[in-house]
Amino acid sequence: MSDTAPSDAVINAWVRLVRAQQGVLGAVEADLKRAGFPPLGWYDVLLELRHARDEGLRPLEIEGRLLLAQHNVSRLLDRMERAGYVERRPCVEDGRGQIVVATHAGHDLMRRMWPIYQAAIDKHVGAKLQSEAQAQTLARLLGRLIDGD
Amino acid sequence: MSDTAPSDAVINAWVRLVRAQQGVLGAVEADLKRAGFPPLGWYDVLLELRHARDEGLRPLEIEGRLLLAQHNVSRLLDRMERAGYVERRPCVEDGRGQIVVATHAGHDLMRRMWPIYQAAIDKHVGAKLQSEAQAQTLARLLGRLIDGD
DNA sequence: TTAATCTTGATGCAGTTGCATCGAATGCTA
DNA sequence: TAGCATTCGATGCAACTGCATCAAGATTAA
Repeated sequence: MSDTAPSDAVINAWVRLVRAQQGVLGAVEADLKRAGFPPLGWYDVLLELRHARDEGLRPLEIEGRLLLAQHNVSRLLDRMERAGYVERRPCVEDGRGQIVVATHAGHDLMRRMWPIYQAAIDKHVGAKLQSEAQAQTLARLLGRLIDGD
Repeated sequence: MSDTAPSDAVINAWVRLVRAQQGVLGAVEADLKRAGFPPLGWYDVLLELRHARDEGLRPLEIEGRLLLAQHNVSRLLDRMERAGYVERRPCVEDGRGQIVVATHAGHDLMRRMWPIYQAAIDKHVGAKLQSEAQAQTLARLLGRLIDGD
């Protein structure tokens, strides 16, 4: 909470962070859409659900892991359920809540998306870095920006 | 356009790029909103207009510099014009086009936003990096992701 | 137990974005 | 110069997001 003015390097990092993400994410999403797949957010949800295995996840947990607003999770699940990729089950421990699990079609979608997704990451991130070391350094520095607030 | 699978480091850089930007941008936007200011996009437009000085900019140029879709620029300018921050003038060289210039209120808004914006960048980016060198390295690596394709 | 409070998830409404299309003006080709 | 294709910016419509609010269930305290 300092009143310190950020240095030029910091401002530059900020500007490029926004631009780089905007460009790369846009390009990856475009590749997925071009291949006829739903947005990346759907993949993210399915991936979290796969990590949870059979137990499924509460919407609240999805919210926390993907940093989404509550009402957005609710509606994202609506769409995914309508498309047949997830299923909402009543939660026995908490009558207010529910358990979300991926359907077979959901797992299948994830499996079919991955090759395209993977290729897009390689094309729009991997190919633009010059070495493994650069990727590691970038990941490490970005990691510093993520936690703590 | 290789079929190479991205390395773990590349995938990690990708994931963190998305998360870091999401978190940092959200935090900066929240700081601005809390202070009663419009979204960052408005500042971006005004900043581009200031660089253009008196000549103003064509919507097409704004589109290119900010990587926005044409229809989004059109509507963003609608809102900013309605709020009195920009003005659209007919373009003498091209009857289809127009020239966008910032009004006095627009310049003033930018001036008033900068202290808050600056503090937010420092708080959410600068304070999380450990040195000037880290900021420079991060900016350089992010720069690699921006151009060329 | 009962009442007050908090948590979980859904929903109405307004604002914003994406997509397709349109009208107007320009530039190109003949 | 006439006709056709292209470019510039606007707009109708559907989808998505943010915000406020709500209902139902859980938790706490008297």
